[in-house]
Formats: sequence, C-alpha cells, structure tokens
Amino acid sequence: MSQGSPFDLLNDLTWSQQEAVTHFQGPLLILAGAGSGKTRVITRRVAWLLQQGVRPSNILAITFTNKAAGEMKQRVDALVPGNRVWISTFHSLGARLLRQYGERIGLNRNFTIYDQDDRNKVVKQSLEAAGLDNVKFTPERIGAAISKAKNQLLTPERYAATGSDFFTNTAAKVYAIYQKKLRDANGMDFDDLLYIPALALRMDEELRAELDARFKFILIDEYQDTNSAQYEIAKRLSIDHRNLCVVGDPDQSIYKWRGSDIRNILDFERDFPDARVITLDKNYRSTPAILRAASALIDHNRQRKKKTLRTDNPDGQPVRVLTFDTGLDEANVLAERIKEAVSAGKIGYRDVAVFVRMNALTRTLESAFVKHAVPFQIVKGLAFFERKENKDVLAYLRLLVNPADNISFLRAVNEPARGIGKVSLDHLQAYAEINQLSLLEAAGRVDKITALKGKARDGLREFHRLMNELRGLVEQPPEDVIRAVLDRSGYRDMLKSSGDDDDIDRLANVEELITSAKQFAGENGDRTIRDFLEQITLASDVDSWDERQDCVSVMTLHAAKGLEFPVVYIVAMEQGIIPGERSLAKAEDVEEERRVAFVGITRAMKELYLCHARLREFRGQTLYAIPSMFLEELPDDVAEVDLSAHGGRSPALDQWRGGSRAATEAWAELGHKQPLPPPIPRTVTTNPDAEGYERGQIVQHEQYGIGTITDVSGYGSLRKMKIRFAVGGERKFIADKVRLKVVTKK
DNA sequence: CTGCTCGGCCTTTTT
DNA sequence: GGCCGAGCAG
Repeated sequence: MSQGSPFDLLNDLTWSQQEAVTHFQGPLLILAGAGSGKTRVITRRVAWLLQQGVRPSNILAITFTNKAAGEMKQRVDALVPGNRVWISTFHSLGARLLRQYGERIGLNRNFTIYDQDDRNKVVKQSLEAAGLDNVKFTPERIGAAISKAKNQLLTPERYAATGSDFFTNTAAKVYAIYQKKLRDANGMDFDDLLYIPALALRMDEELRAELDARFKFILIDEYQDTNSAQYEIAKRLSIDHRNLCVVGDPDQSIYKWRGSDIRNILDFERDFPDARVITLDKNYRSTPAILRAASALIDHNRQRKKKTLRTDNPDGQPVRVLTFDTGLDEANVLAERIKEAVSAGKIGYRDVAVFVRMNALTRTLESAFVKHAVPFQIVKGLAFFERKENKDVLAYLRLLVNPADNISFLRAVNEPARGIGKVSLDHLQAYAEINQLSLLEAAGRVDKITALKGKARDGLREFHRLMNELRGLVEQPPEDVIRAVLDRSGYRDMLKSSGDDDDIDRLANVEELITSAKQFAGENGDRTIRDFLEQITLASDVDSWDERQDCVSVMTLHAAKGLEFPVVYIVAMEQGIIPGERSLAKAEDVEEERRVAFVGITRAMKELYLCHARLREFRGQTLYAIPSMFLEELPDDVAEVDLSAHGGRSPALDQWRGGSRAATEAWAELGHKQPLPPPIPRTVTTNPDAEGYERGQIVQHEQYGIGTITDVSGYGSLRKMKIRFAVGGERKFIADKVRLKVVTKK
C-alpha cells in the first residue's frame, strides 16, 4: 500500500471498519470482537488522521505491549513514511513523561525502575522497618495490596481509610514506609509510572493543559484491560481536545487481578455521553467451528453483554478435545503430532502455538519437544535477564546510573565476594539510616563506622572506589560500560577461575549481555545504559517472541492475547488449572478464567485442540485431574478424541492403582520411561481410627477428590484437620466424621 | 562474621 | 523445581 489517496486506506475495509477509521473529532468507542481486524483499524486510523493533516506529534497511540507498539510503528510508517507518531505502552509513556517532566515535581530523571522482585524486597525491608516482620502477611501479599492501591490512585492515607481490618492497617503502614524508601532510593515501581503521572495531571493544571494540547488525538488499544490510573491519564489528556478513541472487547478482559477495571470500557459512554460507538463483530480469523466453540463458552458468563461473532470463512475441521493418560503423554503426543503434520507438508512449525495457563506447565513440553527434535520457542520475555549472573551485572549498571539505588547496591556489593556479610550490611544500613545517606554514600564513609572492621571494611571501601571509577563511564556506549564492569569488578575473573562447570555458561551469558546491549545501542546512536535498563525492565513477555523463526511457539494464555496462529493447542484444560484453583471460590473470578480460555480459543485460525490428562504431575506430586468445566460448556459438534493408552480404560492405570509389580512393566511397555509414582493401594481403608490421620498423608474424599492433609490438631471427637485438595483448595474437617480413603501413608 | 549446605516451604496470570 | 532461612564449619 502506498501513501496515495484516502481510498487506498479504506478500500479493503468493511463499512463499519471504514466508519471507525474515518471518524474525525470527538470521543469514539470501538467494540471489537476477537479477530475483527482491530489492529488494522487502529493503524489505518492513525494513517488516515495523518492524511487529514493532523501533525504526527499530535497523535498518541497506546498499545498493550512494546511489540505491538513496534509493529504499529512499522505499519503506520509503511502507510505514511517518516512520521513521528508517539506509539508506546502506558508504562513506557509514563516513564518517558517522568524523565521529561519529573524535575517539575522534584524527581530525578535517573530513577531506577523497580520490577516486582525489587518491589517485594523493598516491601520486606519496610515490614522490618515498621517492626511488623513477624506478622504473617507475606511481602508479596502486602506488595500486591500497595500495587492495587496505587492503581486506584490511593495515597497511603487514603488507602488507610478504605478499611479498618488488620490487614489493611498493616498494609497502609507499610505502604507509607515503602513509598518513602522508594523515593529515597530514587526508584519507581511499575505502578508509579502510572500513578505519579496520573496524580500530576490531576494536580498540575498547567502541565495537564500542555500535554492535552500536545496529544490532540489519543488512541488506546486493549482498553478493557486499563486500570484507574491509566484511565485517569487518558481522561485528563482529553479535556480540551476530546479526541479519545478506545478499542477493546469486554470478553477479553483478563487482567482484573492486576487492577484493570472492566467498567472503564462498559462505562465509556457514561463518561463521554457524546461518544460514537462502533461495533466490529465480523471475524476474519477463525473457522465457524472455532467461533461456535468460543461463543458457546463465553455465553456462560453472566456478567456480560451478549454479542455474536460472525464469519464468512469456510467451515474447517471440528474443534477437538484430546484426552491423555498423563501430562507427559500429552506433551509427547503433541510433539509427535506436530512433527507428523509438518513432515506431511500440511503446516510449518511456525503455524503452531501451544498455550498454557501457567508457566510451570511449559517444562514438560520443553523436554518433549527436545526429545522429539521439534523446534520451539518459549515466549517468556525476561528469562534471559532474570538469570542470576545477568541480574548481578545489571545491578552494577543500575547503581552506576542511580547511586541512590539501595536495592541494587545490596545485590552488587558482595558479588563477587568481598567479605561483606549480613551483619556488616546491617551496620552499614543503620549508619546510612541515621545520617540520611544512600548505602553507597555510607560505604564511602566506612572509616567513620566503628562497628565495621577487617575484611568487611576493606571490601566496602574498595566497592565504593570501584563504583566511583566506573561512574565516569556512564554516558559511554552501553556495551563498553558492561565490559568495564565485568573487567574491573572481578565478576568475570570470578566466573573464569571457578571450578564450577555451570560458571562457563554463566560467563557466556554475561558476555551475551554485551552483545545484547550492543545490538540495542546499534539501533539508535544515542542510546545509553539508562535506556538499555529501561527497555529490559519494561519488556513484556511477548516482546521476546521471534516470529521469523520457523518453530512452535509456547506461551501463556495471557501472553497470547492479540496474536493468531493457524493451529492452536491448549494444554492442561483441567479443573484447578483453568479455571485456576484460586478462582473457584468466586463466580466473577471463574468468569475471568473463562475469558482467559476464550482468548486462547479465539487465537486459532484453522485448527483448535483442547487437551487434558487424567493424571497430572504438579508441584512434585501426581494427582488425578478432572477435565475443565469449560470443556463441558462447549457445543455438541466438538469432537472428543481419547488418546489415552486404551481409550480411557487403561489396564496400566488400573494395575497402577492396584500397585502390582506388573504395573511397572505394563507402564514401561506403553513406552513410559519415567519411573512409576508411588502405588495407590486398591484396598480401601474406610474410616480408619481418627487418630490415624497424619500430616502429609494423601487421602481421597468422596466429593472433593484427592488431597493432602496439611494440618491435624486435637484428639478424639475433637480431632480436626485441614486437607488441601487438588481442586477446591483447603478445607477443614472433623476427623471422625469425615469419610476418607487413605491413599498413601506418609 | 562469612559462606556454604541442607531442608522445608510454596507455586497463576504480568507491565 | 526454586527460594529462603537455619544451622554449622572455617
């Protein structure tokens, strides 16, 4: 497509799509069903606005991932070359605004972006500082509460007012300390990147007006997954220039747990009464069979505006539900099937995607694909940068850019070992606290800290000197800085001289970091270490997806949002996995799980396979798995294919339950190389003496199935216990009332 | 005081 | 399987 007349931008679009593209001024809500060409509409709309004479710098387009932003940039550029439209994620926008305008509100632009890991560390420190580290709330839980509060634009004080229970009180106290610690360390967590700009836009009218005038046209993709802070930013930037266009699909809202609020899209018309609403419900992606499955499933959600997806695509093969004996079988058979289909020339590896509900499920797939020599990639963004050795090196870099970054200081200071242990660091932290210094500054005054001596003292002095020396390089090309850090910190020598074989790999990894930085800087001459670090931290999982490679893509259902594949497998469609165990208690949470499944199903273009196994190894134990309730909700034309050893009546399994020696042989005969899990006795021990129950025993309950006894207390008729079930979570029972089969003794 | 090893604990989804 | 804390040796 060339940059020619408006006609070129529109002639392959439907009437509703054209309407959406050519709506000029005023608020616009596009309700776009799955596969209805929404990316195409946004991209064309940006190009169309440019053709209408809107200046590129007046357009702001928000996407859900950096990858989507990059793709949109490319497509807009192909339509209108050389434009300078601002396309990014909300978080990148926030970071950029804070770097640009932060000084107006007293922020240093060299802030470090703290990821969730860092956040939890600061929360933990804050818990300790508040003397609350003995309470039973985990840093993760408190951190999640703080995150939620920020997403709702609640300051610590206002958050404290939302509840008077013990948890809220504790979290509110910690929140205040946490926020101070963050500011002192010149750190921003993910939520701050939205929270601070949103509050600034609320309070600083001058800034708000300036940015509103700058971003005259705003487009937001995946609007159903925005949170209050993001909504506030969008709204505040659309007061003088009310050209806010949002695109989304309530059925694909899958980030409620992260603070996204489905009401943002449902109430858009209330907030903008004059909004034009355009519905795109024609699907260009999938076969009718796949759409029937998707619709039947999502129809079970009660909190939902009814919507029908239509398509003119030819009917393909039926959607198939595949049943396996075990998760291991599932993985192996998948690998074989994919390999066969590719060998037969029907598809390429790149046409296939395998979706999982949880990252933990990729491991089995990984080994099966390796075993069968099926090329694959696991789409998990930061895996490389999350390796210990790379995190260590990145900590040095972060500390160079931001000397106040105490979290990075604590990580780097004794890596390689400089003889600085926990106790010495406690002394250092106490001194820093009293004198209002960063840890690095305190390390520079180590001679004044009498409690420190010997190796620790020398080590800290040396570390301080090293960081000073390296600081001079901070504006140098990123790869040079990393090289200098490796050389002068002793990190490379440590890896080189160790006898550990793994350290050879670690060395290769940190060297690879140099390559990665070089590549990053090569794309644009003036990129610094700071930009490199920001890019890494704000990367999303899909950003690492390389579609140029001819291989099977394995990813979570969440990462799959926005993508499409000719052939899709969803594995482990089992109760407790999807819907997840923790969602079962609340109907609205199960509805979100259903939307997660819906997102997965609607990624498929031609073939869709929904897989489940009868036994699944999970968290170190093998448990019976019940097929997902969502499978029951599919229409009748879905084909059920039982790929278990004997059509579901496996003698191996029966014998295994009996625990006979023959079971091992039968098992091996079926091609299972793994040893058998512990046998489950066939003899049923109903109602053994209530005193006989012990922690750690695996038991079976008539209604809830297999579970593990997690706690036993009391005696006789007062004896109580807790059992954690594979499905349905933990429940309490009175020992001599409950009917249980003991499956394995401890 | 540091640093290693072992054992117990928990595990959704992610910017 | 992976992380954290406890316990122990140097």
